[in-house]
Amino acid sequence: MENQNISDIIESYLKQILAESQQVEIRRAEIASQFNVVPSQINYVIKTRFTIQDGYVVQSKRGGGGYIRIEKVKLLDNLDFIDSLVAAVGDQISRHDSLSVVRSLFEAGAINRSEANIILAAINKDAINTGDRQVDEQIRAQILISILNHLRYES
Amino acid sequence: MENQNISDIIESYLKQILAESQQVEIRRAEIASQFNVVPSQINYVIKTRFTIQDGYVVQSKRGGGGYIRIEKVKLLDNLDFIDSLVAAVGDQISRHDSLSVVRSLFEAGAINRSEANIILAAINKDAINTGDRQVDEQIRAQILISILNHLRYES
DNA sequence: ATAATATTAGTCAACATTAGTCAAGAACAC
DNA sequence: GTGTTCTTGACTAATGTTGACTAATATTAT
Repeated sequence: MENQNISDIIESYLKQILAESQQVEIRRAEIASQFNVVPSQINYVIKTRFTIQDGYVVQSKRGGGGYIRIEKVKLLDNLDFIDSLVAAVGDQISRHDSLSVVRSLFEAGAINRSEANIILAAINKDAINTGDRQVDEQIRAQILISILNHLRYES
Repeated sequence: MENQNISDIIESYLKQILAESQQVEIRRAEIASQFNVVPSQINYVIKTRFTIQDGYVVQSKRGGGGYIRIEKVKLLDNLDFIDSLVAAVGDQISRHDSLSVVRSLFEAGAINRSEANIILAAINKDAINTGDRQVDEQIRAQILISILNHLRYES
């Protein structure tokens, strides 16, 4: 309690609002000024304390009228399962192995058949083909992880 | 909630009319004056928020009695709907424009909400981020086209 | 008819206003 | 001392706003 750094204090401030509201929308510069820190510190706080694993989804817009919006989402009860698939995907994944991941999701009931087919269309050879096999495997991994993270919560 | 920019406000105004009417016809200078902006801002709003990917067709006429007419088009009436989206995607596509494509698919009934969200997860910034923007836009285009082709034969 | 003028909308580039990234250094925990 | 976390700011990117200039069309004068 005593030795809270400024990031912790900003985190508490935002979570206090989120305790009463489903979401909070801020202007980055305004909050930074309010707590007397540089604007990019707000990004740091969000990146380290409002992740999808914590149950938050963050959206933002630049330019005039820009904002950062943090939304509290309802996490599903398949988190351990998703974690294990994220670990299995890793930094890169072959096409063959990625099929297993999609099949696991389908068999677990996390996605239905047509959702599975869309994911397969997104990661097949037509979709990802840079000419460098390793790059392709990295991109495929990132896409799968992004989708897996999406499947963590109710939307 | 708080600080909407004027472009968003003008967009809302026009879409409110379009919610009750198939089309809206305006005089550029009149709307600009009504919202206290320069006339060219109306062009900006239309160019960024009423594209064909969004499901709108815009016609205009200059000179005396000139107008800008925005018409909401029913995409499903067009049998070449998927073809037109494939053409709109092209060799590369920005994240912003790709959102419009997915929204069009949803509004046309080609995909449901959870399918749309999966596609968005597959093409967002976390998923596709090689460090080279042009490469990212090319990959995003290939993924979208792969999905569009899948949807073509699915339905 | 034709030319001149008036009345609209379109384009484009400069500038303004936001947020994001990244890497260096400081502070902290062990 | 070493490794992690926090803090900072320079640089980048996305989006919005403005106005000078251009283009198209209609109206009026000859």
